[in-house]
Amino acid sequence: MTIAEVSRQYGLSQDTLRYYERVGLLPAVNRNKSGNRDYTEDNTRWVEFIKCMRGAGISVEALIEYVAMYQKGESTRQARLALLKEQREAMAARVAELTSTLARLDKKIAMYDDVILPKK
Amino acid sequence: MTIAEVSRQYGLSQDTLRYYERVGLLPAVNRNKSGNRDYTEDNTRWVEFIKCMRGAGISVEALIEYVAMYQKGESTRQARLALLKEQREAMAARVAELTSTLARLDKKIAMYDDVILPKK
DNA sequence: GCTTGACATGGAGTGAACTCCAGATGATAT
DNA sequence: ATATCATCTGGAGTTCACTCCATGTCAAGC
Repeated sequence: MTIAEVSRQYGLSQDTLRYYERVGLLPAVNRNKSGNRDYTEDNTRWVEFIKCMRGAGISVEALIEYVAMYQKGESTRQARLALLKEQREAMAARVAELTSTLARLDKKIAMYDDVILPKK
Repeated sequence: MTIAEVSRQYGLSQDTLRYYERVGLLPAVNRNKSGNRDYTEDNTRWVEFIKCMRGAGISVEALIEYVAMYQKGESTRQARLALLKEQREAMAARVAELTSTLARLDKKIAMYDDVILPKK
């Protein structure tokens, strides 16, 4: 798959795909004989995974660390799992925060008025 | 209340409080005779509200607009409500996205393994 | 052989949201 | 009076995560 195809398929710009690869957020992608990227299915699975995790707010830095550990193999399994659990907790906390603020906002909207009422 | 007290109470730095006020994200705060900020209860309610909304990811820009409309009075009620509803929808979408990614992450963790399995 | 188009690289630029800093001022403690 | 402290202002600096750009290469069509 070319970078244009991957870009279209996953909704990430070519620049972003190259950037992700450059900083180590995606494992290195194969090149064809003219030096252009040729994404394998394995590559695109990473793209999809990274896109999903970034979409949920996991930092580029954390994902770089995850990818780096993944590439070191089995010896990093525990550390990778720990990283995932940590991120999972942050994500759960975020969901809780958003959910509670959403409820507050719904209440505010239902009252069709502002939290801070003009004191007349 | 002094800026130091507000900062402590709401967990926002003094710089952030001044920044918020400067860009119009908080209505102007009263000053005492020596020119220092003296937050009223009304002021701190705004601080709390803004902190909460920012915490849920509503942009500074959108909140500035909301505050500006609020200060224009009743004539902006409809527009303010529309803004809130719009933000509510974005927030709900975000909760859905996070919830689904959280489920995926939980599954991944439960498998104690990676989505992309080494092909052996 | 030449143009066209996709892709490459390295590096600079961008936008959002703070965060930090220098220099000034006023109130308070010694 | 002097030193200390909190606060003030305007403006510059920082971080994150891209995004854009200039320049160069390669393969294919005319």
